[in-house]
Amino acid sequence: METSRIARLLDEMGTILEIQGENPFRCRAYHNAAQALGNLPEDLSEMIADGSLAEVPGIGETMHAKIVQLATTGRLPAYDKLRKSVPSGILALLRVPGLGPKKIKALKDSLDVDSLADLRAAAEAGQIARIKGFGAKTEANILEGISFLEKSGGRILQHEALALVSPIFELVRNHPKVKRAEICGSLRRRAETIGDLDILFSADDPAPVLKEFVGLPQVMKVLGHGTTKASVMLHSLTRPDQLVQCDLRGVEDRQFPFALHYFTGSKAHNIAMRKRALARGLSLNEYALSGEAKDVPCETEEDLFRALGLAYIPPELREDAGEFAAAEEGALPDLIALEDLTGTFHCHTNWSDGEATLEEMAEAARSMGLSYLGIADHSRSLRMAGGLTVERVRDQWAKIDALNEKLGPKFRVFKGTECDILADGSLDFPDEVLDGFDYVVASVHSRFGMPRGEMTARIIRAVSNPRVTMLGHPTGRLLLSRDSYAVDLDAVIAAAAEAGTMIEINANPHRLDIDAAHCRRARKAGVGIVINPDAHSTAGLADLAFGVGVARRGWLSADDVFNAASPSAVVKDLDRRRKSLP
DNA sequence: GCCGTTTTCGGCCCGACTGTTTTCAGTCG
Repeated sequence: METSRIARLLDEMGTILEIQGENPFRCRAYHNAAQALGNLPEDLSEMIADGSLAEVPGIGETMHAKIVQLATTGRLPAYDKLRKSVPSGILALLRVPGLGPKKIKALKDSLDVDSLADLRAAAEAGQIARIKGFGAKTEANILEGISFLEKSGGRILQHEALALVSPIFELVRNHPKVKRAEICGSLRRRAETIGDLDILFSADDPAPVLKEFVGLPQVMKVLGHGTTKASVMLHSLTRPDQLVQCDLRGVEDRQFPFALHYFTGSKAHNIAMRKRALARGLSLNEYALSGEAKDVPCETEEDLFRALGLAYIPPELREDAGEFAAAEEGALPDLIALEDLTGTFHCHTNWSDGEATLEEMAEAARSMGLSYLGIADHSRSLRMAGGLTVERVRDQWAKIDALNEKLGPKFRVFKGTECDILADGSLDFPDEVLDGFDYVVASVHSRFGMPRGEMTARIIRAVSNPRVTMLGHPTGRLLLSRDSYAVDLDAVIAAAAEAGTMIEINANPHRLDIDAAHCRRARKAGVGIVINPDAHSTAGLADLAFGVGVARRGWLSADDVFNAASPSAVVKDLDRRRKSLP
């Protein structure tokens, strides 16, 4: 059994034990072991073979035995027994915001609630408010939480979609009969969340490729299987109760550009394209651009756009949100690419809640070809995340100075902080401490429930503070799991423009905050954008790619992004900001 | 269940916030 699946299984065991009221530390041991498996330095089977798995922190004797058993036999009786001990619908209840293991246990014990449907019925009947420890407010929150789940239901995040589709895509692309292949759909457009997975390929005879596809081990269910298309369900990698649809379509190679465009979408963009073709006496479908007499030949998508009088429209812009007018006038932006980034900011280390050392983070950034890295561990109020005291901040500065000395002139580590924005909009460090940083990310981590007016005033006060370089994850949302806090983001953007404070695109695939639409607005308002990974490990730096996706969907070119400027320009700008402080 | 050792037990990240209570449990990060 593959490592990620073992990790998921152990995690699930921990969760079930929580619901059963087990010793919380025993539950955590399962979650920790799952986490440890997700961050193994080497291949699991190798680590089992050479005994190094037993040395991994968080994996003791018992976990080691369970992991080995799962890895070698694919089964674990203890898991099967646990799984049988709770109704299958009960794990889904954990996704309701505000419901944890204890409340779920109480609901199960007193009302026999073991599914979302039961929960809703009980809440609507007013039964929940009568349980000891619950009340009217909790009942209302549960109903609200369920409706949020339904909005976000069935979709998955980009990184998970990629993890699911990539191995399948590689198999298809490298298949000897396949000529061209591409991932299509919302993933190609780099949408925030992904509904299903689409792979397109061309071949003289698609049937054998489709046959192999439906026989893949990760396929849980075959929905349909014909000669040009097959649909299957795959297990989500993170939610055992969720299935993800994956479609594979095969066309003849001459049809490929049309099919590629068609299956990439969006729907609104496709409708506009077809209208455009009709206006030119042509007709467009997924197989061809046809005239009355004959088809218009196209080798690539570029040809297709050209045939309709358009510059090539990158997939990220295909939303029928102004891209046609711009493509017609040759006014499409030269979109930023990952390679344009010269460095990045807002990265955590093991000084607060990150996993890697300062040096490991710097080394990882350097090996990605970046020229600088901004450290930003948490500030003192965020004790739960290991927020740094003033004393530790000064210690870290000394370590960063020494590290810069060691790394030499070609790479620079910036001293920064992810400084909490306190409830009144003031910052979590006094000015004399803030003055010692090269830059300051200001973020909200508390009092999410504030009324919109207060929250907006709070954040505006922070972005208007001359010591704040950039605003971190401006809305606090977690995709598919937590809504943004109530805030007037346009007012914040206006205030940031006024103060010359930058706004971050938080590239963590759970956040993507700010979103593409506000990116466009921020750019229009003249606000500098900075793409930050909010990395808590060296691997987290790779999330920058998702941030670039947001920037591209937000019509940004390299010129609009602070950390796509030359390293010397970045240093100069940070110096200028510090020297102009009152 | 893990881990370190004051070496086979006893602590395990921990404080703010919310909604429920009337002093605190549960959730979140």
